[in-house]
Amino acid sequence: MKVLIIEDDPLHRSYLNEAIRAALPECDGVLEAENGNAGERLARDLKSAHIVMDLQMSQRNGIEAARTIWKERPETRILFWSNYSDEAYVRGVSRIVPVGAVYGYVLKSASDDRLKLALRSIFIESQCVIDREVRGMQQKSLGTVNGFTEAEYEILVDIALGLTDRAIAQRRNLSVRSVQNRLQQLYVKLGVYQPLGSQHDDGRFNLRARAVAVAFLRKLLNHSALERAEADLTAWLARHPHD
Amino acid sequence: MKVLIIEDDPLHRSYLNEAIRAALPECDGVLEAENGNAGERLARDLKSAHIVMDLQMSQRNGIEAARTIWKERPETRILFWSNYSDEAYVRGVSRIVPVGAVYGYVLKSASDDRLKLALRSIFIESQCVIDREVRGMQQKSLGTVNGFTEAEYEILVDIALGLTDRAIAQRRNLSVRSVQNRLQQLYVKLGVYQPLGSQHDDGRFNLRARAVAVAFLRKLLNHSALERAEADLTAWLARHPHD
DNA sequence: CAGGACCCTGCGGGATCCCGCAGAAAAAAT
DNA sequence: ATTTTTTCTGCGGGATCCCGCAGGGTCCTG
Repeated sequence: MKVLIIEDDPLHRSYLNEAIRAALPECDGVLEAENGNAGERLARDLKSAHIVMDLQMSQRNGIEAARTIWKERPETRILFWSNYSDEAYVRGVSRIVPVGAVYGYVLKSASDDRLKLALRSIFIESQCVIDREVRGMQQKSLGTVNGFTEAEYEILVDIALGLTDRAIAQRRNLSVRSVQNRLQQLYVKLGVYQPLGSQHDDGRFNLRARAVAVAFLRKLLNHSALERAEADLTAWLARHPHD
Repeated sequence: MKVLIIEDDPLHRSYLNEAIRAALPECDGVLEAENGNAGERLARDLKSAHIVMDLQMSQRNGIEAARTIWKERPETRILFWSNYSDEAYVRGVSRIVPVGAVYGYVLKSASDDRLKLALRSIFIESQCVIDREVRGMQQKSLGTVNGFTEAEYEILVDIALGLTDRAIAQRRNLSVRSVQNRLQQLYVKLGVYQPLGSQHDDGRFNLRARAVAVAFLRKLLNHSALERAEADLTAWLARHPHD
């Protein structure tokens, strides 16, 4: 059994290396990669390696790397070891995990023991391990209360990218009016909408821009999510040349 | 001489601690704080301590902490030790450094030796040390080419927060039209403006929202900058109750 | 099958945004 | 002091956004 570490911080890398050797004495080899690209390559070479990776790397972000790795070998077990439990990350991960796959998500702030336990649970016991905090985020993200539909999240991303109503309509195969309906829903859920009665804030905020702002502040969006979305968008733009 | 570490990652904290003891044998005490608040408190107690801190901490971000520390004791020497050289961070730092203050900005990716050298330069030789990469960012940020005026940056932040033209005008003591002029400048500099001739992208983008998007993608804005701006905004809103 | 809950759609109007045009005021240069 | 450059400002119009209203689908549920 081999384990592959994908993590750009050298300190964290060596800490992980040590932790893995201590927690998994039956493992006979720990590889390291310092960014997503190198990680993907190594994963391709080493058929059947377990993986521990960071989200948020500069070269190629963890979610993208995980997606391509899982696309090539869906049974790969991946432990995400991240600083944050941003809703954007949690949603990004649960969006790409294949059905029935074994994976984990533990925070870097977790104790030594929790990390080692997670390592054993995932790689030996074939059991998913999600940190309490992350799990909480997941529920909030998927629950109906204060939770966002896929449609709502989609349109949030679209306006964050700066698309017009018309462009969104084209992209999502909707009428302009439907796009605006979804926007309205979004504004309500983000608490950005003021229902004419209370005029005390009236006119201060541009709803569209404000929605993006609060989404960022609530970490519903973050840099890497935006980057991914931008990449998707340019791909789509290339396929759909100026009508 | 005492040194205060403000850093939320325990691994990095202990690494820093070791590096400081090695580089500064004349130092007789290394304190640690794991977030901005605790750091400020310790800095207040320990009159005349040198400080090494991370930007980007969850509790209270480094720039805010540095600002209050410098406000109370402007001659404090601070070494910022950060993962990133986002333009938002660089600008944020250079915005708050007092005139004549001694400070440094080195990246975590720098070598051991560079860090130790920087420690000695700042705390012993009273010499500023800015990483090459950061310096480059600084120049790009301040140079006329592709550089943003204070006014332009200000309005960028305002639309990122979701303010209306009218609200911005009130806040900055301008007419609405002037606000729109500045916006136009901003759009040009961000490369978001399409001059009617080339209609091939025409209508796809909402300029205002798009500007915010590319600002985020270029790291001209980031989460902590937005958070600071939001705090300033709510303070201002409290002072200016709905006219 | 009738009723309801949901989403999509077109219409229309008021508010906002984007911006060219042109004069006034301020700042910088000569 | 005069010219030049920059910035601020009002006006006006076209495009876009925000959203209430009303009709038409789909999918359940009784």
